[in-house]
Parts: sequence; C-alpha cells; structure tokens
Amino acid sequence: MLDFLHADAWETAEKLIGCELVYNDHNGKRGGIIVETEAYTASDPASHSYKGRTVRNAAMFESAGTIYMYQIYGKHLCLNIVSGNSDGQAVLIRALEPTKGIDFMKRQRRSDILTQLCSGPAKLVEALALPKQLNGQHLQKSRLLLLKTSRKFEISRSGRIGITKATETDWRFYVKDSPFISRPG
DNA sequence: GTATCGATGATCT
DNA sequence: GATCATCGATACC
Repeated sequence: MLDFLHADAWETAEKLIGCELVYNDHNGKRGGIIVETEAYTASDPASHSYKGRTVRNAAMFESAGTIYMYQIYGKHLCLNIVSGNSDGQAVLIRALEPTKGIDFMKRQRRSDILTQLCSGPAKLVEALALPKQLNGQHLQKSRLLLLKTSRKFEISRSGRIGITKATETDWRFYVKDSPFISRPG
C-alpha cells in the first residue's frame, strides 16, 4: 500500500501529490488532498539530514513511512514523511486542499478562507491540530492516514521555498493552477 | 497587487 | 551567538 514511500525523496514527493492525508482522533476526522510537497535528502545542503544524524533529525533516518516533525522559527511545526531506505530522506508536506473536517480546521486556524486553511507547511499542521508527539511514529501505527485517491492532476515543479542553500534544485512539486498551494508557481 | 520585517525559541557552532 | 524547510502584519505601489 505504502510501498512507493521507499523510492527516493524526489520521486516520492511527486507521487504524494494527489494522496489524501487525514488525522483522526476524538475530535473527528480532518484532512485533505496533498497539493504541494518538497524533497530533502542527506546529500542535499538544504536538508536537516545533511550533516548526519542528530537528536532533532533522528526520525529522518528511520524507515520509510516514519513521521518527521520539527519546530521552526520558535513557534511553527512542519510535517514530513520519511522516504528512501533509512538514509536520511524525507518529503515536506507543504499544502493540502481541504476535504474533511473543514469546520474544525476553520476554528483551528481562526479563518473562514478555505484556500488559506492549509496553504503552507505550518498552516496545515495547525489546521489538523497535529501533535508534535507524532514525530518518530510510523504512519501505520499512528492516527495519521495516508490514502491513495483516483484524482489526477497536472503536476508542476520549481525550486524549493524558504531555503538559502541549493535553491536551484527543482525539488518542489505542486498541482498546476491550484488555489490551495502556499504560493503561485 | 508585491515587498519587507518582527516574532520567537530550539538547535547547533 | 547565529541560523532557521514560517506566518501574519504592515507599508507601499
């Protein structure tokens, strides 16, 4: 089912576009279709795994399908899905098109604007109310579900966002013309 | 519409 | 002490 996660991160990042990500707990289900991702590998100067394993990035060196969450700029959490073969690769989930639990997500984000509920890596974590304790857990043993869907999209790629190194590497994937991505192509 | 800037704290040097 | 895989507010065109 999740075999495709074992591919290298740039392949997995493209294949994750169009999958549905859903979190389920006592507050119900909420989630959406993945419409924007970025790939990171251990040989990539922009990656947290570039200088080897540390306490923070340990989850990136676990098996494919492990969840890697980290805190950035003091307050924001970002969600990654580990890919590759326990070699420090992961895919950052950058944006969702909301499908489930939209009222819940509007309350979490204190916003009624549908296209802005999950249009950024920290926004979607806030919208789904993902706990940082997911870090290091495997998808199949967690409350986070990753589902294949039949929807097909036209996928575009570009340089990654918000990094200072390896900005020329086109490892960002997104749904062409989607209003739900973090910023226009 | 685009550009710039401060918040904010864990992680690493 | 410097560096952030960000966001939202503000200023300006």
